[in-house]
Amino acid sequence: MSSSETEIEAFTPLEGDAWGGLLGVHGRMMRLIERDLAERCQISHVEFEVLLRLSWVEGRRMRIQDVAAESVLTRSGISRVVERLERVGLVNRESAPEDRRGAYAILTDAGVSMLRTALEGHVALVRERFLNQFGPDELEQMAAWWRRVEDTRYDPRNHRSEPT
Amino acid sequence: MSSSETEIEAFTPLEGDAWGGLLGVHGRMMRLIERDLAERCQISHVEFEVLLRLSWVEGRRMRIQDVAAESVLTRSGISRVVERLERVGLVNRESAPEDRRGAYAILTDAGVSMLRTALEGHVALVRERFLNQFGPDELEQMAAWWRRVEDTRYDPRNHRSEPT
DNA sequence: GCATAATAGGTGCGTGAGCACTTATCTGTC
DNA sequence: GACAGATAAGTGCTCACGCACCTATTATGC
Repeated sequence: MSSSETEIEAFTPLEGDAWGGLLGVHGRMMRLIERDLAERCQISHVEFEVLLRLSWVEGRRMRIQDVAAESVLTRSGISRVVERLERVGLVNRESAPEDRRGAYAILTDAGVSMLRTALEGHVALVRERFLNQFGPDELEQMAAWWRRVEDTRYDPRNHRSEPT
Repeated sequence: MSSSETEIEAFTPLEGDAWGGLLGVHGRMMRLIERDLAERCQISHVEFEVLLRLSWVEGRRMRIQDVAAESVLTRSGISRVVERLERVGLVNRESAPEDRRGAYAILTDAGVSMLRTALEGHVALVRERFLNQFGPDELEQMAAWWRRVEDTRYDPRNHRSEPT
């Protein structure tokens, strides 16, 4: 019997269901969302997210770096996303007067109305396939869990040394 | 005041925290995981996942289409992933005798040992940054939630028609 | 004030993945 | 048994994105 028959260390079944389940749900939801946004609005999820974040802030304008910091993409990626959005007229770029290295991405009126259309179906989709499966107390519980994970920055004390 | 100043429909704060939190946690975890696997094993997360799934089944072999069905990638994508894994000797491809259109991806011994190395650090990472934030009962609760979402296939009854 | 370092944004290149299509094979109908 | 249609895998093309690097500007040390 070759060494390849040896058991491989892995997650416990419980861990696998919790972690693997998150990966699975995220993957399926993203497929649905990407397809929906592409069909209805010809935009990708990251593009949608940039529009959304711009809509949240005063003046509907953000420094490129701030957009990148809040996004899953790198600055390079965001630079191209903003370029694509500018090309179809959903955002404008404007050089920052207080720091001439920088630039703002600014949501246009066309961007706002596109975002409104996108959000309508998007919110319905996410509710139907995800949020509506949970009650308000469960959603609160879930949000609290994510905050707990988010607050976990690297801490050596989380490393348990092998007992001697 | 232009129409762009109108309020935009969106998730409730509670929904935003639950859904946005999931996206955020997934994004941060994936960044950590991709970096870790790339540094320690020079493989991507999807490659790792294919190796892992192969290790779970009898004979450590799967039809390409079955790998694709369980993965987040399309058949086309999986075809290339298997090709890359074959090129570095972690899997073999073998034509299926019972259906000569098909092919098996088979985990090699080198693949098993690579997977063992990859898993060691990977499990530690996911535990430290995610799983360890939850107790066993909480993990069970989370797994049940994912099952609930998974069981939700498209059902017209979930569509609430606008009240007239 | 000037030289050096740091930073914001953008770009060339390489890679990974989806879509549409091709090829080989299997299945079903007559 | 032959032929139409379905299916498994793979491929050409295109595009999105990260990395490393570039340029312009700002901050810092002396």
